[in-house]
Amino acid sequence: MMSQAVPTKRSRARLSAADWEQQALQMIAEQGVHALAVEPLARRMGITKGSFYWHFSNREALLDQALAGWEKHDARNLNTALSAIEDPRERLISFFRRVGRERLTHEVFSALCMATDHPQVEPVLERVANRRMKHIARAFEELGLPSVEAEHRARLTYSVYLGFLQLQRQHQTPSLSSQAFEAYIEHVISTLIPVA
Amino acid sequence: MMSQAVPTKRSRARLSAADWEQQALQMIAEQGVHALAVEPLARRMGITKGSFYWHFSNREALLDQALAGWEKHDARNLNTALSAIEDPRERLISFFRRVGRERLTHEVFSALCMATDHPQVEPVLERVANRRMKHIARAFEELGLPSVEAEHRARLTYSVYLGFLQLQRQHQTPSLSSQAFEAYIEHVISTLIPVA
DNA sequence: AGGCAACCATACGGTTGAGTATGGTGATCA
DNA sequence: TGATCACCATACTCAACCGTATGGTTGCCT
Repeated sequence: MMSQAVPTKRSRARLSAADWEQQALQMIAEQGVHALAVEPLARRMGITKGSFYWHFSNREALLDQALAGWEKHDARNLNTALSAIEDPRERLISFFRRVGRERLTHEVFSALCMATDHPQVEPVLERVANRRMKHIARAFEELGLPSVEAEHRARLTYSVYLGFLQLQRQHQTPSLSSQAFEAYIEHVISTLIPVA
Repeated sequence: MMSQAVPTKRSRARLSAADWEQQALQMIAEQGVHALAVEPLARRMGITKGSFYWHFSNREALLDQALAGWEKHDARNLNTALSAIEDPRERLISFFRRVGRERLTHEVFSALCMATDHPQVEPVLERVANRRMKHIARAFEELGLPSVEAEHRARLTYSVYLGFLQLQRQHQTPSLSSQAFEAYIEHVISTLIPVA
């Protein structure tokens, strides 16, 4: 299980657990959590499910690993990309503009939001939301808002983000990198971010 | 089909198409759109699916009727409850406070938001969102915002609402009618609604 | 060379739900 | 009274998917 063995000169492409995880995230991004089924996944990878059950004990274990991998990636993103920006105002602006880049990660998140009722998904979303809101709240504090206000504004800001994703799923958002999108973003920034 | 016949003195409680629709919405509210299956629904109503297929041609038809009924109810709500308030500021505030009342209708909407990928659900959500945002935009115009600004602010406001629902699904929102909730609502109002 | 472990296929059983076919039952009305 | 319509039950077929059992193949290691 979980073979980390480096393939030396394999003739046939054998799959590692990491490959399964990657494909699983791909399927989640494309068709949602409920579509992550063992047999379709195996078909997609060109093998049968007999092999799947060698790598994982069941579907639940696969989903757990995929979710854990995604969450780790997301947390790392938060601590590198965003903490790198020193100006809190720029940091918040970059938070909004990040929609669109990091496509796969983002699409996975959007898919997870549509599966909050799933017992394995819910705790992940909870942790992620708390991490993100904490970061946002800190930025608002650095901008001079008192602690309680900053927390409220962070929740509000994160809600805007979540709502934007929802509208995006409904194809009701101006296409990213269009002029209308830029105008909207400007409005959001000027409304939510206090001038220094 | 679609019998509207008034039961005169039936000994056995026979079901009308409206009953099916009501129970369907109940199931959607409780367990989501995907859980609206024919056999579980029939079990819930104490009969077998043999009867279901007398009232409806298939599952799709049931979902269509339930969605249409819900959408109609929602549109009526918008035109009565909200248009009744003349002060645009109070109208917007009431928009936020309405979360929590109209429980079933609200829970159905939340469930629908988790099924945007469904081809029958998506157009409904699109129409509902447009109707609502139009109302909100009008209120902002009445408050003095120029047309384009009002539309942006309406989109922003509706996003906040959608995001709030998402957080509610994740059990990450202070319980309605608590003190923390009131404080948050106050913050949202003072941030989004311009002072007259 | 032979043996073990990693990886994969085949085949099976069980569950859930969609949709169909067909027959049963009660109320109503000619 | 008996025919008929409205409503419901029984009993299937079909498909998708989960999970298990079991045996086959490949490659590395001694």
